[in-house]
Amino acid sequence: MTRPEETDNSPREDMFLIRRQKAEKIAQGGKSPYGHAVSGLQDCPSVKTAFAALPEGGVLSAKVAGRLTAKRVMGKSLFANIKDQDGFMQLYVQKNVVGDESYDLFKDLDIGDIVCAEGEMFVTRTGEASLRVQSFELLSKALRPLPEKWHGLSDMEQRYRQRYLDLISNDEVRRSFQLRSRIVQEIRNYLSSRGFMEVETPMMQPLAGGAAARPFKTYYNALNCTMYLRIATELYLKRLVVGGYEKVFEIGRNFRNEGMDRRHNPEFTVLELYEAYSDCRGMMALIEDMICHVATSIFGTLTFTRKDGVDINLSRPWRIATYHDLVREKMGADWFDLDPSAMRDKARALGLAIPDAMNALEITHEVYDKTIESTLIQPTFVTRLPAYLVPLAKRCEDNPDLVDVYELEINGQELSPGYSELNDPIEQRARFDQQLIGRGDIEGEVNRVDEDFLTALEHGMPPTGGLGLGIDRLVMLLTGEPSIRDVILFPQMRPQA
RNA sequence: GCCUUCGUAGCUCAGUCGGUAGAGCAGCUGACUCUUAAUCAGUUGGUCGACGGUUCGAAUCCGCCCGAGGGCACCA
Repeated sequence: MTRPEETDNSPREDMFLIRRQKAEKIAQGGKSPYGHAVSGLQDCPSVKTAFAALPEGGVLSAKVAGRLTAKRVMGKSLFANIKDQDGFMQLYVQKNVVGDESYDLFKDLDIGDIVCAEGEMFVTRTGEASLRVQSFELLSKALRPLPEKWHGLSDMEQRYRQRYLDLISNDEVRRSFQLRSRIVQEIRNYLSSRGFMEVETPMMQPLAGGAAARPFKTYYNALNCTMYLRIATELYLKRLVVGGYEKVFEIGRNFRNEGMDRRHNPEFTVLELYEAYSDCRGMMALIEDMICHVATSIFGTLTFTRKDGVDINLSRPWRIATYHDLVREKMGADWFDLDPSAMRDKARALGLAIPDAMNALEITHEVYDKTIESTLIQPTFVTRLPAYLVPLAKRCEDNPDLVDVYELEINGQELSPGYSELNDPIEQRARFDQQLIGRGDIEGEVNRVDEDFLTALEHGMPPTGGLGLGIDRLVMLLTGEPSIRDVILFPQMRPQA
């Protein structure tokens, strides 16, 4: 190879130019450095398995393709590794087998190039099943170098911005996302085998309902109006229950215009499902069974170990604790008998910032939020929440101040909420109105009442159980990844200048 | 938005007290027909995130900006 004559000799361009020249040289030799479809390919692990099953001396021809990840040249023969989606294969290329011209061509290939190779399997002196290459073809010339082979890519920013490099060089990352796909698939299998119908509802909505979060705003030219990216699927799925579909679910993206951190990405994936004639208890049984089913069928276990060594045990039955009992456990049996100022003092003694304006309900919730939720590592259904927190749920029959809901906490995070859904349209309107009182109208966006949804309820919705499940957080739990960015292929990043 | 740590070759990382910018891998040249982080010899490659300041002199100290990690805040 001659040195490039170009004046720009920054190293990146240097390598880029050398590789481009190699590609041009191949093109001049009458071959394309960017090939076409290949038929008859086998994946590397299957070839190795089939070869291992042969009796000694058995002959197996194979054709594999993948990215060149290592090359060890020893004069007139060389070893190389290629990696395909499922595994890798060692290639053995000999000058006297492929011919001088072909051999030099292979010698000139770079780490990162995509090739296919055909030959017969054999076992090397050191016992590795390998492919003795009879012919090969360059399918795609890589003009840029891959990250270092041994340490891989560890720069977080580059891992997220150029996820493809992360996937090429870090096998654990590749595995995590394969597991994510299987988890979602298994949830679909589970639900459809129980008669649930998968549906799709609008992501662009004229008002973002079903939760209280700041929405992303966009503009629809043809209708000359502002639209919002959905923050929840709830109100549309309930319209379908009104419409007579008794078991529906949706797995899709929600968007919330809020901060991002280890547990939050502005777009995140959620399962929501509704089952007519069921309730909160039906939902608890369902979510417990579904998560255990997914865990055992994909991981073969109900015990998961976090990266910091803490075990999470999903064995049934899961703990059920009322919101009030948990607060009493933390703050004393007399907590709910205290007057607000005594509550305030006690909460402040824990280091919480409690403004004077907070009432007893709010102080209690601040205590729960800041000091209790994160301690619920093992699966816990928190039940009977204060009604003011959950305007879309039915009140408990024995106590109108509480709603008949659960919040499933695992690993210190809310993984899944479930409700006995409120199906009384008059009360629903009142609860919406109540919610508006005292809440600042955030840019006029959040607090408008979805009249169309109320109209649907007025047509009659059967008693219904519903639940949501944060898919990203479930995947974090099952794969042990501590950051949501490691279970989302392309996490949100600030655009580069 | 706030606090904090970080940003050095394509990648992984050193860089002492402010005194000419370093290694390994990758690349390039050569040797080598059973290697596997191949080996051996030689060798190219740097706007030290950007800008400004202090200084005889800045990767190093100061300021500001950009980007990332962690924490906080926001998040029915």
